[in-house]
Amino acid sequence: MDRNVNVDSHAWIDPVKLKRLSDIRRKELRQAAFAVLEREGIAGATLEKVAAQAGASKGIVLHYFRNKQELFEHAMREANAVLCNAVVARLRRARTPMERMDAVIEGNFEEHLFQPPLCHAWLSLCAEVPRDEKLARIQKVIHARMRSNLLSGLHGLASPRDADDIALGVTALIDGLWLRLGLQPGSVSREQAILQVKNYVAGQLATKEPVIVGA
Amino acid sequence: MDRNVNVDSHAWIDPVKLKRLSDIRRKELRQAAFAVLEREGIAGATLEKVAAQAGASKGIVLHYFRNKQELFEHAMREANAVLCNAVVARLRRARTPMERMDAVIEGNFEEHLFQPPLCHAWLSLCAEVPRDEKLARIQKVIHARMRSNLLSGLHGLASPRDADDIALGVTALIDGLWLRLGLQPGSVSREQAILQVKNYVAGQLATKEPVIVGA
DNA sequence: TCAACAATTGACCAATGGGATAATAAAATG
DNA sequence: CATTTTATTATCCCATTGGTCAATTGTTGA
Repeated sequence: MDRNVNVDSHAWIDPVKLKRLSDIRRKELRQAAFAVLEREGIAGATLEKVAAQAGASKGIVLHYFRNKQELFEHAMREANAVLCNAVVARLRRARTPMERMDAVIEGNFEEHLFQPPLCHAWLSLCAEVPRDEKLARIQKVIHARMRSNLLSGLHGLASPRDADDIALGVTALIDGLWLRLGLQPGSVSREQAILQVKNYVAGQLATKEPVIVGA
Repeated sequence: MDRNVNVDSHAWIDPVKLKRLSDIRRKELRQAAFAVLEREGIAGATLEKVAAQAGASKGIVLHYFRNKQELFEHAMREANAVLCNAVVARLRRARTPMERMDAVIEGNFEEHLFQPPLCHAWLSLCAEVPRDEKLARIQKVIHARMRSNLLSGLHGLASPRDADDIALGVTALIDGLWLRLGLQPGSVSREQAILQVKNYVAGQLATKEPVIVGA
């Protein structure tokens, strides 16, 4: 199934990451899958369209992925990785708890990511979560990481209990703003979205009982 | 197309609402459609399954609806109406601005509505919005009403500008919490959700500049 | 150069989907 | 009662889909 043979073959495109040709194709294909998802939604996403998008034949798609499900599961992983990297990159440059919060918030609304098409594809995948165990697991991981990122900042700003509440609120608010973007493109700008979440955090921190910072 | 003839025929089941037989069937069918959507998602929702769910033949479905699209558009309208009624009912009993806010909030998380299956169907429909002009319009109306309901309460509590911001935040937060329910059933309870939104409102009202009430 | 192997394609298949149609049953109407 | 509508079903059609398979074409490596 997985071609585990000659793991360390020739250094081709990216010697650092030791990509095998098969890995490259797989990446192309799941990106193509995602692109199709953006245009067609889950109902209209067919193997043939994915193949066309990747400039290949349908056969090749099933050569690299056991079946349609697996393909789109990988597509979701890919999309998540991108989103996640945006956050992590900013998180690395953050020094104070508040900066960590902002990193998460701003990372989630990065200019080139916070776009309707991406949101549409995302929505389609989310809609399948209840019927796809794997998708559910991926989704769970994503959420857990998001939460953990938030808590890393919040623990310096609020009591553990409050931090939990706020983290939930922030994730929900972010998701809701994305949804808004998907349902009515243009109804919410990146800046508006960021402001919304930041205001939320500010409001919560002001309301909840303050903690002895650095305790 | 629409049988506009004998609009006021015999009083059958619901004399008040003047339901014709065709209206009853149509309602049955769009409810069946919604039920299928809950189980199968948009990708798995077929006319045959809808027919089966309604205990009828596939033919009958296309007898009452021009095509699949139209059927699901009506399903969305139906679902929305239910949600909306929950809010409106509570709204009628609200007397103060704050009570109006709570009415909207609590109505959106009513016990028998805030359930994963309903959320799943909802998600599937939302995912199709970008590709279905009609769905988009319905969605727009829904959001507008929600907003208006919120503003009717908020205008007594904050400046118009702030009210707009808060209304956006509340809708996004509500949507986000629903999404959470759909993606991880059980991860957020009705009570938690309500508390989250109320806290948000409280935090915002405390933070933004207060207004001269009744001015 | 030749064998082994990976990549890639195209043809094929059975199943299913949406939708059209015609035939039939059931009412409603005058 | 006869006729005109409406309700409902069964059948057919054709395009599409996910998936399999055998055949072809490089590539690699000894």
